[in-house]
Amino acid sequence: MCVKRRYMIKIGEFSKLVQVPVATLRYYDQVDLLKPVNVDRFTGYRYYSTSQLPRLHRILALKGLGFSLEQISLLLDEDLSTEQMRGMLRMRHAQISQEILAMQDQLSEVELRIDQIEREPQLSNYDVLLKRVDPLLVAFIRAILPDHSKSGSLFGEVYEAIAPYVSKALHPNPELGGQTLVMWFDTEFKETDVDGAAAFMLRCPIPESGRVKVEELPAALMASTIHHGAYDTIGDAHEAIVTWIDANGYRIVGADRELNLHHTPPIRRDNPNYITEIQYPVEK
Amino acid sequence: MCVKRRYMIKIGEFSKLVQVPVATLRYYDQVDLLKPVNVDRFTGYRYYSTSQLPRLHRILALKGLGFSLEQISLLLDEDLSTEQMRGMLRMRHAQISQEILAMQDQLSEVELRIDQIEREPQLSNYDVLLKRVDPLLVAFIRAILPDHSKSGSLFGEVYEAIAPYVSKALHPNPELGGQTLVMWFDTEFKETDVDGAAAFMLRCPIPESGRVKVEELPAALMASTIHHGAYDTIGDAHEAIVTWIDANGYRIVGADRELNLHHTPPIRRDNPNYITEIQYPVEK
DNA sequence: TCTTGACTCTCAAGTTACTTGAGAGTTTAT
DNA sequence: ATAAACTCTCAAGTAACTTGAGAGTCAAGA
Repeated sequence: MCVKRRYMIKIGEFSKLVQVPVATLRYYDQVDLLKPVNVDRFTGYRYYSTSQLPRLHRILALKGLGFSLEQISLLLDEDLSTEQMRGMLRMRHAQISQEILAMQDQLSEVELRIDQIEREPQLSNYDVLLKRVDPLLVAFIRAILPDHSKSGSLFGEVYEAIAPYVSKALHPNPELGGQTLVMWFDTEFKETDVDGAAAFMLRCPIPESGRVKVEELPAALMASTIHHGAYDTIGDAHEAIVTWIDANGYRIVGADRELNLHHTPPIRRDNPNYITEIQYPVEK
Repeated sequence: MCVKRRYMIKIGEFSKLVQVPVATLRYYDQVDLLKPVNVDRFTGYRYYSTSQLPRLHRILALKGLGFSLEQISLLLDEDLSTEQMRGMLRMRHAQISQEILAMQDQLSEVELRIDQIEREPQLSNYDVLLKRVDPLLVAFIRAILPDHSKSGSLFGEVYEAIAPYVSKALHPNPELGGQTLVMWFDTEFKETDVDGAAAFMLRCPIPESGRVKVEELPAALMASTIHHGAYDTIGDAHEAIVTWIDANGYRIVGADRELNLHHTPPIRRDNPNYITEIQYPVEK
């Protein structure tokens, strides 16, 4: 039994040989990725052989390509066809390409933020992010308004139309100001005669009546930001989000929305603690 | 107590509002990243408010830039200066750039492997990888040899010179063939009159004698591969490693080494189970 | 008032590829 | 014989969640 040992490599020496930490070799043993050729039955000492070097080298190479240990186990133990190997490599290739693109997007977002800070240290208080929003059933009136601040005047009329269905169809917030939003349809910026709509979110369909229409807004990818402040400063938020959309290579593909988020306790639109979420539907 | 509740948002609704899973919100609570404004003392129910949306939005935005939750905690709670914020962003910028470069390297390695498979489905049996090797003390003879296969003839002479110090200076492997290597100094490929050296690794310095020199080879970055087979086919391994070095944008910056790895039991160089590690010092 | 279904709570464990540490046993050199 | 160096087996920690079990809570309809 001792004769055999002389030719075996103990874990420490093997570790130096391959520049892999001892603990890692033990871990590879544990997960059956690389078992020592021999384990002393009494002391538990692991003994390796040079004949295991090609396998370990392959493990390290595949790890360098970014495969997980589980994938590597498959690649080594199933001893698969050239076809399958190529398949794995192609998958990995696609995956890495994806990740690089994601990283590059992230990089340009970071650059945008740095630019913003350098240019105007104060102003950049808006965090824009992408989100996927669910379809949304709404009752609304669309009209040409003298200017943006007048959207509130439509809500009364919409509310009258849905009043009979409030308990069924409206979200269960007792206060007005809970589940309303405004939409703007103009594709370019206008100060006057703006094309907008005031809407209530619904939980189930109700009949239309007069100017009040009912529609399901489809799911969409939205660039979104939160405006915290009185409504008359909301232009800043729009500016920030449009800048972001532009700088990140997206384009606007529909009407934007202003969601009046409900409050605790309910407050009016000109309160400096008013909170609005602004969403622009976008595509790359 | 009930009055207050009416205006609060339960976790499920908040989750829908911001498109973040409930479990994640609970996790953010746990790690003090975003605590609900109110927790029912008796039921433990979490209640959120719209006033927390700006903070959560900022969290998600910073996460999108790749910051860790710990960093985000700092960024939000320390409410740091513009200067510090810029510093963080610059760091992150550098980090992402690094990662992109690493990914691109990985990508070209994967591409190299795919190419190899497409061109010659059989041959690509060598896994090349980079490793940093430690400084190495050796006793060696350097000479012009008629061809590569004659390097073995020098070992006898080296061994004679170090024989008196075997027990102190040599690694404790009783067999020859344990700790020897060959180096090749020619910078271009030659068939005949090759400039090579045969070396023994030492654990401590010994005096030089005659043609036998003693030197410490410095630490270096090596492209390395394992050759498993008789010595006369070692050319394949050299070819594979040189191709790899070329394809990955490195260049060779010194003499390459062939390490004769010790065997269990000891075998001769023409045995098909002979194992050799080949190393080329490289730089980008 | 009761029931039912949807919602919420608190643990605990699993994920990846290791790393670190404690406490105990083994080998090797002097 | 002894001390230094080496090895062993657990167990726990890492990041940012996700999943599941088992139990309690809430809101709406009968």
